[in-house]
Parts: sequence; structure tokens; C-alpha cells
Amino acid sequence: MDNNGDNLRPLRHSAAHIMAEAVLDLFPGAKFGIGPAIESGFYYDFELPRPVTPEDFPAIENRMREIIRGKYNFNHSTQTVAQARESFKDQPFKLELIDAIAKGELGTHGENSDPDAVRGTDTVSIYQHDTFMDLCAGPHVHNTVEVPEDAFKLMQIAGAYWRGSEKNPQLTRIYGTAWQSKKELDDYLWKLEEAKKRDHRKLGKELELFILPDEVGSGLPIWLPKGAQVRRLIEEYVYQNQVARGYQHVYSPHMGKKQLWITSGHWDLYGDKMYAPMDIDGVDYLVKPMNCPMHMMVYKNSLRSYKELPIRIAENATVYRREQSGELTGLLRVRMITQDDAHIFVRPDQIQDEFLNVLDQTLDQFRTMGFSEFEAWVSVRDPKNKTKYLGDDESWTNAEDAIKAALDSRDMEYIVAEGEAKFYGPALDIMVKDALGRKWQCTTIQVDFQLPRRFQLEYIDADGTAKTPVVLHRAPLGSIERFFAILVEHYAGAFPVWLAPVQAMVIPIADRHNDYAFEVQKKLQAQGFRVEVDTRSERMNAKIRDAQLQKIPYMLVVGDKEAQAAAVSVRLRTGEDLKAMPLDDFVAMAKRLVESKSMELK
RNA sequence: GCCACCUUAGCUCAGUCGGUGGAGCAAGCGUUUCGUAAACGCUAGGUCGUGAGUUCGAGUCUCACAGGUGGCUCCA
Repeated sequence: MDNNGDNLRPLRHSAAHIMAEAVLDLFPGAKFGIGPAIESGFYYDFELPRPVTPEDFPAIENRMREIIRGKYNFNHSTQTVAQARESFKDQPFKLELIDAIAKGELGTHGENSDPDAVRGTDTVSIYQHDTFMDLCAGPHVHNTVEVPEDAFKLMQIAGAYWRGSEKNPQLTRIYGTAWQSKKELDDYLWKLEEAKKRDHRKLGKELELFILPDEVGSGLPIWLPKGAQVRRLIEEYVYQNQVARGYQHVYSPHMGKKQLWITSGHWDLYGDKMYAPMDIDGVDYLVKPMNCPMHMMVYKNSLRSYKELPIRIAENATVYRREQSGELTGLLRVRMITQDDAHIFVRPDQIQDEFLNVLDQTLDQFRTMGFSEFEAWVSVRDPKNKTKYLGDDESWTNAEDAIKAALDSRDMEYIVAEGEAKFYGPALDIMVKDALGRKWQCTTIQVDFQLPRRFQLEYIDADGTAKTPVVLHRAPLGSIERFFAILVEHYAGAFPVWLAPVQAMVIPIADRHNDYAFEVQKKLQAQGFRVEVDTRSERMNAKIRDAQLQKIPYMLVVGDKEAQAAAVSVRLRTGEDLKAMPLDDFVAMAKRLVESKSMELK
């Protein structure tokens, strides 16, 4: 989003200070928390004497401009802890930070201190411009005029817990954005507008893809026929792809005995995310929050030989999780999640090959659906504290190396996140970048040394002894709901031909062409195309416009000439007019594009 | 769950100071039969998210609840 983020950082941080001064001027008695630069701007947290609203923004922005024009220098100084306590005696949040820094809980730059290097300090860093003094490590621009007065804008207000903890008081956070020039600001605002146009909730309504009716409940979507059509195509594609890669597909119940998730360990760790158990004949059952135990049952169904592994058990399965109400967002965050889930049972020596199989499938699918940029995160152990992980050192090292080797062999760059691994095994997460450059986390591939033990899974090895397999959990798309939302936004609702819910709209020019239009529809349907006919008593222009707004790839205009020649006039949703062509030619063209899952329309 | 804001016709929105609710699109009916992004007319459509309260009187003010939006926290 911001390639020159490093240059912008001091500017934005300085804008945060300027905003804080303005807010303090306009809201006497306000207490302030922290105010850093962030990805697209800055924020500052306040405790205010009255709620602030967006109507206050112009006044705050105007005061900020006055401060900027005052040409104040940002002066850096150092104070002793005692001096600082006096300087900020009316600012309880700052006093807390000073104490934390003095004790070494926070580094002198306010970062979370490395526990190995805990040491207190007796001085703190201070920045001041005009009347505003802040406990701050900087860096800042030299002078307030370096923050262009026409290149910032206050954006929104949000509640934010002091120091990020739910237990602490909630402060008012004011977000702003700031850039080097008005043009950059305008570009950014344009991008936000563009994102709004692509919002899957808006498009979902306009294109009749899905609904989230109040009557059903929060986070519980209903897929309308068109959305369901697209989803089915994605699922069928994934299914075929998995069959080709040696997966076996199963179906499992949507509920099961609570004991299953006690055995898996989920109940202890994630019980608060599950729906309350229901009593059936005196036994507690849960609506399933994850599939793992079901697939463990599949493995346990028969005695397994080392020769059988890997065994790949897949299921496009819906799980139910009690996400917090404030977190629900369209299809991106729902309470019923359909995962393209699978559990792969492998011998330790098969981890790398199997990881490659999953990685190849994942990248193949993303590329097919039009994504070309990815970001990979490998979550490994905390090298300083290897004891808190389950499984022996050798297994971990083997698995971590296998993940990295798989990525290396596909020339994938990745970020190693030390200490991010779950206690039961290392993992790979993949994010995709969409058409607007936004990153979305989709794929999770997780190595698990723990679950097979908990369910007492075994295979008989070559030497005749029983061994415990390793499990790989993996969901390349992640959640179908979420992935679908990302796809809608990526395509801006204009699905490629193979995925489009309606691939062609036949548009008769006048009523006398309806019979021929239906004939065209029938012929195309016989070839497997999804085609509708617009027989409304409307002008052709109106029919074209409506088909266009529905982002239907092809508008097939038929009038006297076409009816005569067994032809259709093909208009693309891009506006391009391919003119009349024999119907057979159109079928050949469209078939080629569908079969190759092309992003093109011709 | 927490903070702020929002909820008016199927959709997008207007509604002043508290005084019996409007528009465009969509829908139904009629006219029009048209060559690449919106033909014309008529009709119907609403207990203003739900429930309470203040008031002679509430879409408008207060409170509670539900749903949504943006964040926070969380995200197996």
C-alpha cells in the first residue's frame, strides 16, 4: 500500500502529535494515551470530557492547520524519570508508561521489551512542538510545516482498550491519514472509494449472491441461487483437484458427542468459541466447531500399514463457531464456516513431499482463480524456549525444515515467525494479494504431533511395530465463505466465464425475436452454458444496461439479421462489440474459455 | 463482548423547530417493438428496526433490546 512507508512514518507520527495538540486545545482536560504511525496514517488515543463525533473533525483539522502554519520545531530532549513524572503529572496514561519504561517492562522506544534483556532506565525520551509535549521516542519531522496541510484527513473514531487489554479502560481513538502530497491523499481516498464499490456485501446484494437475514441470525448466511452456483463451481473444481492429488472425500455429522472435542483438546482450549452443549439422552453433544475428530475416526476405522500412508481424508465441511458479535463482517467473518478441510496422515519421512503436494495444490488453485501474489508465513518454535512444545526436538526440526524445503523448491519467499507455532506443531500460512493490493489470509497448513497421540492412532511400520503417524491439517482456501467474499472483491463482481452465475444473457431486440432467443438459449443450455433470456417489454438498450450491471460476461443480441443467419451479436461486459458471429462460433469460443478457466472473455 | 455511529417502501436515499410520511429505481397494469449502458403513462406499496417512556401530540426527544457499519479484543 505504501512503498515509501519509511519516509511517511515520521510525517504521520508528527501528524499524530499535531492532532493531539489540537484535540487538547479543543477538549480541555483530555487525557492522552499513545499515538503512533500506522500502515495508512496515524491515530491517537484519548480519554475525552465528552464524546467526539465526525462533526468535530473540521474543527480539529482546522486547528491542526493553524499549528502546522505556526512552523514549530519538533524538539527532542531527555528527561530523568523524576522530571518526566512531574512533566506529565496530569496525564495518568503517560505516568503509567513512564513507570513501565523505568521498570524495563517497555523498552525506551515503547516496544515490548525482550524478556531476556529486562533492565530499567532512569531517563526517557521527550518530543515537544509548540505547547504539546509527549513522551515519545520519535522520530519526527523537523518542523510542523513538513506535514502538508492539504495532505491529511481525519478518518474515523473508534474505541480502543488502553494498552490493548479488555481489562483496561476504553479510550477514544481518532484515526487519520497523512501523505506527502495532496495527490497521494487523493489517490488513497480514491482507493478507499474503489474498495467500497467492490465491497462483497454491496455486490452480494446487487448481484443477488447471498443474504444475511436478521430473522436467521447474525453471521448465518443464506446463499442465493447465483451465489450458490458460483460456490458449487469452486467446490467442484477443488474436489476434482483433490481427487487428482490422491484425496479421498468423506461426509461427517454436523454434531457429535462432546467427548470427541475433549479428547482432541479443543474443548479446554477453545470451549468459549463453541455453542453450548445439548443434552441428548443424558449425554452432552456439540455442534461441531472443527472436523478433526471426525477424520480421526475415519483413520481409526481400520488397521493401517506404513505402505498405505499418506492417507488423505478430505471433506468440504461446515463448522460452527461462536465468533464475537462485533467481529462479524458479511461473509468474511461468519458463525458457520465451510472449510475445504482435509487431514493427511503421514509418516515423519513423508512430511516434506506431502507439504509440497498441498503447496502445489494451493498455488495452482489461487493462480487459476486469478491471484498471482502471495505472502507465506512459517510459524516455528521459539528457539529460546523449546520446552513448551509437544513432540521431540528431532521431529520438530524435521517438520520445520520440511516446510521450508517445500517452499524453497517452489521459489516461494517466506517470513519465518519464531515463537508463532502452536504447541502441537509448526505451520504454514499463506496470504493472497487481491486486485487492490490488499492482503487476505486464506491458507493454513498445520503439522500436528499431538492429535494422533490423543486419538491413539497407529500404523504398523516395516519392522512390525506400531508407530504414531503425523497429521497435517490443511485448508487451501480456508473458509469458502471468506474466500468467496475475497473473490467477489478481487473480481469486483465480474466473475470469469467459467464461474459466472449467468454466463450469457440473450437479448431479443423486439418481441418477434423471442422465439429465436429461446432457441439460442436452448442450444447453449444443451452445451452446458448458464443462459437467460430477457423478454421484458423494454428497449434493447435497457436490457443491455441491466445485463451489464449484473456483470454478465456475454450479451447476445438477436434481431432479424441474427435469426436469419443462425447467429448472435456478441457484446462483452467490457463494452466491446464482437459483432455478429455464427452461434456455433460463439459456442466454440466460450467453451474454450470455460474449459481453460480463462480470465479472458474472447 | 467493548466504544462510537447507523436502522424511514424490495433497493438507494430525503424528511426543517415534535404537529397524520416523500423521491428515484424496482414491482403491477397499459401504451411502445425499438440495433449495443435507462421509452412513456397510470397504479399499488410504509404501525418509520422492536419495546417502553416523556408529551395534548414522537420518524423526530429519553431508555432498553435487536440488527448493521467502523474500530478494539479475538481469530483452532
